[in-house]
Amino acid sequence: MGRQPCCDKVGLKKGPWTAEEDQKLVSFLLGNGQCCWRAVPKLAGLLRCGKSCRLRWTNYLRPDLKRGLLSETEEKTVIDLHEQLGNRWSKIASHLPGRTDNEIKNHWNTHIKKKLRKMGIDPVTHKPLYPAPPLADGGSPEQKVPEEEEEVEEKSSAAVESSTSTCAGHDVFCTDEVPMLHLDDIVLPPPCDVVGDTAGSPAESSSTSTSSSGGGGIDEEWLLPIMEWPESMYLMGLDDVDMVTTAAPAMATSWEFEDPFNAYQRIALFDHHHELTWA
DNA sequence: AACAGCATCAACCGCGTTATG
DNA sequence: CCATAACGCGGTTGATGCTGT
Repeated sequence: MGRQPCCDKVGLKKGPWTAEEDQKLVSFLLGNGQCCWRAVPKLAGLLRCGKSCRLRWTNYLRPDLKRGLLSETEEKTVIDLHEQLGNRWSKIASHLPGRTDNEIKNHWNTHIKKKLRKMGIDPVTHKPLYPAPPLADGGSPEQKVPEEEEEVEEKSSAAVESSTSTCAGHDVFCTDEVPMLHLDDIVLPPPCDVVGDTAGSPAESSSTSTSSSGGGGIDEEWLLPIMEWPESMYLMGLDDVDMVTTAAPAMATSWEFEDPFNAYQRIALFDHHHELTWA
């Protein structure tokens, strides 16, 4: 007996979320915490299935999420963890505070995979795609990768290089900086751990960044309010309903944007307001 | 300016796992 | 122990935006 797809129920909405739906879901979850997802849509007044609500919240609306491209460090961490864990995206995500499994999975499929292939590395096995040619024909023992291999950005090759030979003259990132955990001790690191270096440079845009670059620019400014959301707020349970309901109207006022994506701006605004109100 | 092809990512689908009666 | 329900995860899809011609 197969299970019925949860969203096939008549009247349930599918597809992109509207700002109004986001608002309802956030208000409800901030006010009541995460209980059983099955009940959430009903209680929050949404015509969605619980699964859809959970996904929307975990991948998009959670106040502790970071947005924007993965930093070089994060990318490197993902590569290393992927080598150890395979496609266990949620496990990988648990090492990168503020990042979701979906986000990492997408980033892997769209960016990292290509990068690795370009560098002649099999993204599945993390081993060289092209076996080293025999020394007999006079070629160099190092692996030779055709054509575009040359144009691989130095930073990328350095990043991957460092996964096998730690810290090979690369001052942007060194595996020593991100201690690898074993499967046995998968524990969420303190939120500030990786967050700090993410405020640096987005992976692809400012490729010239070094460890000393202060150039978060717009991204940094934009992310800051979100990253500073007190963890207690996110973890808030039913005990804190009063606090939330006090602030809820403030949040509601910041929902007036048209673009549904601006939920983040809304949350940032809410956060800002919340700091002012609750300080 | 218009079109086509490509890249990105939010959201969905379905399966495995866990919880509950 | 079994059946069922709910949750969580990973793979995939499709809408949208971007880039090149």
